Amino acid sequence: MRSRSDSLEFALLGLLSQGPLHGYELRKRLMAIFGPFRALSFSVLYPQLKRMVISEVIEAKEIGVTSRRTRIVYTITKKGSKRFEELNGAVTAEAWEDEGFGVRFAFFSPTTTPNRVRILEGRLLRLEEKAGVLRNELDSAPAAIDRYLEEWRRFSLESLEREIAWLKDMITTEGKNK
Amino acid sequence: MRSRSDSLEFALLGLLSQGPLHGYELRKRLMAIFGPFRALSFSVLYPQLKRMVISEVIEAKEIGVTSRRTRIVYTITKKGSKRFEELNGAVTAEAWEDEGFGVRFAFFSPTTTPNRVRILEGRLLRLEEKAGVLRNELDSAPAAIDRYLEEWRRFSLESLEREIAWLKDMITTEGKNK
DNA sequence: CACTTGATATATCGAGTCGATATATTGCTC
DNA sequence: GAGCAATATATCGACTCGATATATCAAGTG
Repeated sequence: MRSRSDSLEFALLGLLSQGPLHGYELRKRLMAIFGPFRALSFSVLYPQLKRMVISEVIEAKEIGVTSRRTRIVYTITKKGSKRFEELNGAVTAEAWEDEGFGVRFAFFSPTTTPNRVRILEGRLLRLEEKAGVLRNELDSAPAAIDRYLEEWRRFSLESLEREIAWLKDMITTEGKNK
Repeated sequence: MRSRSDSLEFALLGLLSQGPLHGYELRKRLMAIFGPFRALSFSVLYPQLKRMVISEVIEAKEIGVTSRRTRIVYTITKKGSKRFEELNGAVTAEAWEDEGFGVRFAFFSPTTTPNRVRILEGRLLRLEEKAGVLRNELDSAPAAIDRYLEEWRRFSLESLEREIAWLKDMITTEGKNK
């Protein structure tokens, strides 16, 4: 469950499904997807691409564009397309944890309504679990806890509840589209 | 700027300021502070304690409680207390990034109003920066962007704006306490 | 035109992190 | 008295992070 590297693989397969790209360009697009919430350095990207070449989900081809630094262009293989389909279908924890969810959301369009709903419901459950823990802590430790920490928890719980409400909305909307 | 290990060191110094504790107990208390938003494994905690023993901010003493597995009890040193004061005073990025902020908040009581305000304002600026990036992306990429990704960004921006409002409230409250 | 700055492009290093697992003791329950 | 959860410290391998190295090209500046 290396959730971070799993969600990166998912995003890379998703991008390469639309056509071959080289590392630097992949990074630009990934950072556009991640937004200001997640960094992506080359020391994470390049080893990941190497791993994916080894597991044969992508292929690397060095291209010497005239009078330009050599590029290594990556192409998705048949095995890779199958893997992407698999990941879309068999939804695991990676898809609803903080790191993976944003990425999954970015590739919601190419998948199906049942898959979208499965992911949304997975996250919903996960967040309700977290909210439960917070509610428990707020209820059971009345005076023992620090005033500021309590305030932070109250705010965190409220944030969770807002995301939960938003997820429920999204699920309802998906239901209508079916 | 190893923000993760920095915030862990801060929390450990904060806990040990209140009295000596052993590793397992430190972990329990840290997990109570972190809540459901951050995990803490022993493979992170024990090496961190070792590093802190080497830098002489804490001292380790093995205690053989009768008929109990050996415990290693950690005590804060003078150098450690000084370091904790220093960290409280000289507020750096670590204090307002996602990982550090919750921890700082948990140790708001032992510090001063000016320090609290400095941290709150640091986070405020950081979040406004993130919100700016999101607003930019939402404004400048109207049709090019995926519908779902856009929805996710809209929700993220709204969440940021709510935390910004909450921070402003907290700063105002601190101002009144002065 | 030489000069700097910034974007393009790939790559690696060392320190730190993560999840899993090892090992051993104690207390509780059945 | 066997099984199981909690207590307690520790390490492994794979992965992540921030910094840095190296090199090319375009655009602007004096």
